Amino acid sequence: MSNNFCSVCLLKSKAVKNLQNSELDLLGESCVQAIFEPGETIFKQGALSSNIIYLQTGLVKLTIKGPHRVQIMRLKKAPSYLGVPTTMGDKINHYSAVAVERSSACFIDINTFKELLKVNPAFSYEIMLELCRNELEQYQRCVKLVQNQVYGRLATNLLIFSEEIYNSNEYDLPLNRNDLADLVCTSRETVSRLLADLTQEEIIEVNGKHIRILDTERLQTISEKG
Amino acid sequence: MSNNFCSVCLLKSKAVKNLQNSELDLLGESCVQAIFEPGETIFKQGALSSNIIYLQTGLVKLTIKGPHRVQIMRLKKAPSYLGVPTTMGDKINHYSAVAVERSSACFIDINTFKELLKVNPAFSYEIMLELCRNELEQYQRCVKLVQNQVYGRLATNLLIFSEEIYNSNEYDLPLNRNDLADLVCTSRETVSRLLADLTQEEIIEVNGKHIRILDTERLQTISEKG
DNA sequence: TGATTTTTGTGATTTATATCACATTTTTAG
DNA sequence: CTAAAAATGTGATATAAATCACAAAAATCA
Repeated sequence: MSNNFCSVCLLKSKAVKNLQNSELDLLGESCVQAIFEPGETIFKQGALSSNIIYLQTGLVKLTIKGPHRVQIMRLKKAPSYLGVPTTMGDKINHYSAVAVERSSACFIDINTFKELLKVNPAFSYEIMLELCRNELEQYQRCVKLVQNQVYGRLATNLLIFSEEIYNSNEYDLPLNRNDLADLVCTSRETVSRLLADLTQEEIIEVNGKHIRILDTERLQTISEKG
Repeated sequence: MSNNFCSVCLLKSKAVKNLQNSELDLLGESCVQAIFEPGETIFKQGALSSNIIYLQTGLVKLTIKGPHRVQIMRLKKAPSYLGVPTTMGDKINHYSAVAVERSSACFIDINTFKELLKVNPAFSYEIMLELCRNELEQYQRCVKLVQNQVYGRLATNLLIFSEEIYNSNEYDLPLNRNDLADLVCTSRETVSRLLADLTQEEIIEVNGKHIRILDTERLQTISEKG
């Protein structure tokens, strides 16, 4: 499952597109690709990390153990880098990454990664931009989480699936009600009840894991107002 | 209030210590220093930003408008960079920075900053590390905010003042009860009540804005358990 | 110094949502 | 195909904390 051909990879990140051929060869030498099935852990909170992960395809959840329960901090869709803050920092994963859909990921040795940051400012700049985007998104997400009530948070996440992940107003949820509750930061029972409410209001249609959004506008209002 | 002498500045950031003399001169040319009194805004959410801010001394709050109220995302103590994610990204501030104590800040032109990132990998690396630290801290903060109840969150913040900001178990709060509520994400009334509770339990002593922590251990337990 | 504004404290009431308990449905495994 | 396990739905109850209302204290100002 090793892959020494980053130069011919069709799923290069925006950052990697800035690399020279010699740099791509360097990357290829210390880059291993792996496939993860839904539910499989890519890396685990508390474990040591010496790799940066480039998620080529798929969808993962980033989970973090809170004082009372596990929380899904966010979903990350490919293409994206995972574990940069951890691996550049104190090397101990501060959160876990678990595949939610079948995913393909490249493990890049941290020393190679650092070398590339050093020799190629354009590469480095792109990585930095991704970190910046993450920080701002995280602030937004946190404020909504704290200030909106559950109804609004659920609406927000249903919209994220529709607009950011599946680009369709109809999709199959890749999570069960328990995971959905962890994502929305509430209880499984409340998710059930509120999905029923949204159905009753004819804002969505639910059939097991299949969701169809009937009234995007009203869902957006709920998402914003709380 | 201009300052062209970054080379002789005694409050250089860890990142800036990596700069060569010529690079320091470049920095000095596009760097302006300013003093902010408590309550004064350093930059404002929604406004355009073309500067990176290096907080030399002082303490600021980063606030963000939520769907229902203003939230204090975090306090930032000098030395620290502010506005990197914003200014590197879409240029519109996603949050405001307001001085909480008398603060001194250097405004660095974004183009100069980018130039330095490009020519000096060690500088760039330090900035990247700060972004990484921010991201991890932010995850932690968010989880606690969502999962702990108010009592625990208040305890956490009282400990942050003691351990991270003032390095003393006795200090004057730089915020009024309203701001403290915004920081803890609750209402002013609840802050009052819970401070009274902590006093009654002889865990802290409160005298207006003056706080003395009597039982750090118990406060820590409350901070962790909820 | 006294008057006005701001900040803070505290009781009463309301409410969103967690928790508990159990029934029903769906999925998995033998 | 049947049995066991897991996931889901729904009612009843409990509770943390918001909100409202107002009094008291502190800070600011003229």
